Amino acid sequence: MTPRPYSPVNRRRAVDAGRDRILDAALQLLQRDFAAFSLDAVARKAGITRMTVYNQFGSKAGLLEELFDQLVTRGAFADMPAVFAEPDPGDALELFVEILGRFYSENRSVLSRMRAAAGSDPDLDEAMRKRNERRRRGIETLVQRLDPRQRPSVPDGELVNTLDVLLSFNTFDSLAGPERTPSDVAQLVRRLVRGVLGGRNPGPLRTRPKKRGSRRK
Amino acid sequence: MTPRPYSPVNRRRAVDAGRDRILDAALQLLQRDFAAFSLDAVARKAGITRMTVYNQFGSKAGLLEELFDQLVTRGAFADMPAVFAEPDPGDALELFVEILGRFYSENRSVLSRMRAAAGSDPDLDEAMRKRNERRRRGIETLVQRLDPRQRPSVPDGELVNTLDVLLSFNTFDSLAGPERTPSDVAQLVRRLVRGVLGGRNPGPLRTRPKKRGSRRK
DNA sequence: TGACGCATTATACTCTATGTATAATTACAT
DNA sequence: ATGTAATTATACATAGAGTATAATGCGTCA
Repeated sequence: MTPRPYSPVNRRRAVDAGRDRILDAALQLLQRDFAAFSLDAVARKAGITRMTVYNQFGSKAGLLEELFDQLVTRGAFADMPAVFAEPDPGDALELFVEILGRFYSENRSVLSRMRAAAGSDPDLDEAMRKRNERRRRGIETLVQRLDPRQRPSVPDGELVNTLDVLLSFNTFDSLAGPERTPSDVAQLVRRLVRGVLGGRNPGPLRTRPKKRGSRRK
Repeated sequence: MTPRPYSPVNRRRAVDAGRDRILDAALQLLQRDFAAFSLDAVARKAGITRMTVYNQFGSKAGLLEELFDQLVTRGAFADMPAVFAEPDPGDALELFVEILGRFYSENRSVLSRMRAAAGSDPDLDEAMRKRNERRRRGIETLVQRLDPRQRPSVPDGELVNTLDVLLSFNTFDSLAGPERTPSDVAQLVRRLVRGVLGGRNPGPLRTRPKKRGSRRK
């Protein structure tokens, strides 16, 4: 009945190493060719059995979730604290854009594959949604710090939504291309953000507003 | 050797009716519950055999492609000619946003499902990409019509890319929500577009630019 | 009417993939 | 040596896409 003491430290270590090898295998497969990505392929690449993957991660969605979290805890996101330490909200936003841009371009292929996988897996979809919430909350915080008198004439909620779209992986992914480097994209997005923040009810789209008469064609 | 003449008009009619019933069934399944969407389910709902679906559409991707095309030829896109007939390029863009917004919200659930399906189907992915190209070309045309002196200080290529992102289904889908009607979203996107077009190198993001000295922190 | 063209059906496969179940094995801990 | 827990081997179940083939049904045309 009373279980005897058992603290398998080395054991844990070995198991964790195994987890990492699985995550690495998954990462590589997602980077190289998405088509070849399956739990079976991951297991083979990691040199273990498919059953072990289920043991450790429960499901495909579980594996991808943990992989995402691992990507976040390393790399570009390391600089995130600086964003919220930055006293000027404008600068903070600039930095935020920059960090997100770096994160997106560092992990572009993987994120692209994950988005795809989430499309046909409700669990994973929900998980990714939750993680996007974090970004949104970050934006909310930054927006609230903006000087009220300088805020554009949109309700805060809509402002947050708009910024959230502009700072999404989708936007970066669409804007990035062969001849547009990650920093180019970040610059472009910064310009968009400025347009949203600075543009207080810009006029209508008519490009030649006051040329009298002469409705051509 | 010489095939004898054969013009099965009534036959064609019956077959086409069958195709429409399949497309309808697919549409309804995609609208109601995506999880239940499979060629088997479509066939059952249409009252025919799965083999017939393959006969008519070749594959799942083929079915979805034709479904998309059918959505485009009806509904909101009917007003598209007016966009390019509109002499003022600014007004044309406004109208373009409006029509796209209507199309996206009319078919939101279906488009969302299709995007998901395209994620795990390279064929469909390519097909959707091709169809997005059309929108892009439309934007290109409209941008070229803009008065050069009024164009923002960005190269045309980047301007087109940016607009393309803003007018994508993704943007609308992200911005739409429970308390934001389609026309609200269209308005929001129009504002974004204005920001891009009108905003000629807006200043940096700092919100309190000239408060002398006092670089806090 | 009878033969032909062609779409549909019924049936039976093949593949790939996720996920579950279970007993045996292995590695570590005490 | 014995308990603990992860891993493995193996077998199934389920689901979906796609292919193959023979039979059937239905317009079409001579």
